[in-house]
Amino acid sequence: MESFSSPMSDLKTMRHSAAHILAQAVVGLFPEARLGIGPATEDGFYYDFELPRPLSEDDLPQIEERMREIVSWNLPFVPEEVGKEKVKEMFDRQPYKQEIISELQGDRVTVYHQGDFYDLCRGPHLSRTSEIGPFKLLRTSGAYWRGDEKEPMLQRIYGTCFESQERLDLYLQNLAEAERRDHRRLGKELDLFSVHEGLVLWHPKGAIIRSLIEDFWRQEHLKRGYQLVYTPHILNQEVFQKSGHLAMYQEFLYPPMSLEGKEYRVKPMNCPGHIMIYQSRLRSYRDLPLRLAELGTVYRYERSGTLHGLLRVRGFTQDDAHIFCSPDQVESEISEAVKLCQFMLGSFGFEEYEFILSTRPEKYAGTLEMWGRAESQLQGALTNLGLSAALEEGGGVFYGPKVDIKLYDSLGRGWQGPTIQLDFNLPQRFEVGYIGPDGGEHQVVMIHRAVLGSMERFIACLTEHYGGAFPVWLSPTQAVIIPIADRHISYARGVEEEFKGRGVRVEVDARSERMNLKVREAILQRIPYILVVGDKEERAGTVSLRLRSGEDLGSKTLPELWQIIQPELKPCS
RNA sequence: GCCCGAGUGGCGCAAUGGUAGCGCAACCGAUUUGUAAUCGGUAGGGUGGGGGUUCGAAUCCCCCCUUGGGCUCCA
Repeated sequence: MESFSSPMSDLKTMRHSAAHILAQAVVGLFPEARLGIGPATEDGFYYDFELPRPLSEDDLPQIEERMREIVSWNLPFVPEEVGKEKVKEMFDRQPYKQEIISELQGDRVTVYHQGDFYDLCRGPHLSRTSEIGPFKLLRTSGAYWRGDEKEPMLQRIYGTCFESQERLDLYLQNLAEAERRDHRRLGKELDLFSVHEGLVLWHPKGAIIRSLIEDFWRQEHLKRGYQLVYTPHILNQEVFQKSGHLAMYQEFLYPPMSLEGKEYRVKPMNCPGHIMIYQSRLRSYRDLPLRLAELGTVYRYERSGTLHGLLRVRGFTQDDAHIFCSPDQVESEISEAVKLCQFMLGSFGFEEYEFILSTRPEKYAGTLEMWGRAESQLQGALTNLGLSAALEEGGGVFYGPKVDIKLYDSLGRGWQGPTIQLDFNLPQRFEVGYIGPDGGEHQVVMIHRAVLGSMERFIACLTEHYGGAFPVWLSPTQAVIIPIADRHISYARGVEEEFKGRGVRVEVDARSERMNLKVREAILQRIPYILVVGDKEERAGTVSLRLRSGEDLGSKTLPELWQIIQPELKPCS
C-alpha cells in the first residue's frame, strides 16, 4: 500500500484521481464508452477506452472542459466495499472490467465513485474532485488492452496534473525544451545524419563525431588488452543456423541471398564471426582470457512502428567485444568490463546512470547451476566495485544473465546502452573450448559486452545530453574565424593556418556577409570558439574571442588562445 | 505489425472544392560592415505514389509508401 504522507504519493494519488475524472468526462461525452484501466504514471496519468469513433487531439479541449466542470461540482470520492457478484452486475456493460474482476482474489472488491461515475479501484483517492491540481490532457494514442498485441486496441488519453500551476507550466516548458534537444531535430539542424527506413546516413559532421568516438574507443580497448578484429557483413547462413539466431530471431533477419546454391545472410550479431576467429586454431588456457573487439555493424529488421531516429534503427554498429575465458576468470573480467563502462560513460559526460541486473527468464539455455553461479558472479563483481544494481527478475536473455545500463533521451525515456552478458548457449553450440593445464579440453565461458551500446544510440543520447553543444574535442568545427571585412581575410587565413597546424578543426567564414550574421550562425551551430578579427586584432596580432554560450572573453593573443583551447582538445578523463 | 495523426519547392509553414503562396536557404547584384538575421532582384514545386468522385481535387473517397505519438509503468 502506498503511504499517504509523502508528497510524491500525494501527487500520484491526485493523478490517479485525475484519471478517474477523465474517465467520467469521457463517459459523459460517450455513454457507450468501455473502460480499460487508468493509472497514474511517472509524470502524469492515462486512461484507456474503447470508443465508437477514433479520438483526435482536437477532442481533448472538449474533454478537458468537461473535466473542469466535474472538478467544479466538488464531488466526493467515495470508496465502497462490494461483494464480487454485486460488482459484476454493476459493471455488466464493461467487458474489460469484468475481466479484471474475475481475476481478483477474495470475494470483496473496492469500488470508488464520484457522483454517478463508478470505477473499480483500489484507491487511494483525493477526498473531493475540487482538490485536484491544475491539469492538462497531452495526447491520444492507441494501446493494446493489457499491452498485448493479440488483444483489442484501445484508445489512450494521456494527461498530467500538478499541485500548482507553476509546476505544470515548468513541466510543459521542459517538454518544449526536450523537443529542442531532440537528436532528430539537432541531427538536421547541425547536419549530422539522416535516417531512411531505419538505415542511417552519416553526414560529414556526424561522421567526424562518430569517428572521434571510435578512435577513442579503440585506443582505450588496446590499452586494456583487447585485440581488434574485423568480420564480414555477410556469412553463409549455416553459421546462423548453428548459432541458433536463425531460429530464434527469424523475424528480425533480412532475407537470404542465394548464389551458387549457397545462402548468405547479413549478420544480425557479431558473435559467430568472433567465434570463428577464436576457433581458427587450437587454444590453450594460456591464451585466455582472449578479448576480441570490433565496431561491428549488424542489421536487424525491426518492426516499422518501433523505429525512432537513431535510437532504434535497422542497421547499427555495436561497440562489441567477446571475452573468451575460463570459469575462474569470469568475475574479474566482468569487473573490468564494468569499470570500462564507467570510464567510457564518464569520458562522455554521463555521470548519473543505473545498473540493472537481469536474471534467468522462463525459457533458458544451460543448467540451473550455471545460471546460479553466473548470476552470483555478476552480482559479486558489482558488489566488489561498491555498486548496487536494480534487479530485474527474469529479465535476462535466454542464453545468460546480464548487467545493463540505460541511457536516457531528452524525454526521459530509457534505452539499453552498455551491456555485459554471459553466454551459455554459443560455447556449447559451437563447442568453443581450450586445452587446460590438465591437457584436457574444457568449454570456454563467453562474455558478450558493449560499453557504449551502439554508435547510433550512443550518439543520439550524447546529442540530447549536450543539446548539440558537444564538448570541444568532439565538436565537428572547433573554432570559426570571422573576418569583419574582406581586407581581414588574409590575416584570418594566417590564424587559421596556425591553429590547423596544431590540430584544431578551424575554418574561416569568408562569405560576403555581415559579421553579425556569421556570429549568429556560429552560435546556432554550437561552434565552441568564435574568433572575430578586424583592424584592431590585425594590428595587435590578436583575436576577439567569444564562446557559444554568448560569453565574450575579449581580445586574446594567439599564445593566450592556445592556452585556452589546447586543454579542451583531448577527452578529459 | 497494430491504433491515431501528418506528408505541399532543400528546410519551416499557408492555402479545405475554383486551378498553389510566404519566410529561410539557393543563385545574381549591391554593400565591407565591431559581436545573435544588410538590401534588392532571379529561379525553383503542381502538393509522397497510384486509382476514383467532380465541370474542376493539396483539399473528398479507396489502396500503398514514408513519417510522428503510443502500444512497459498492472482495478
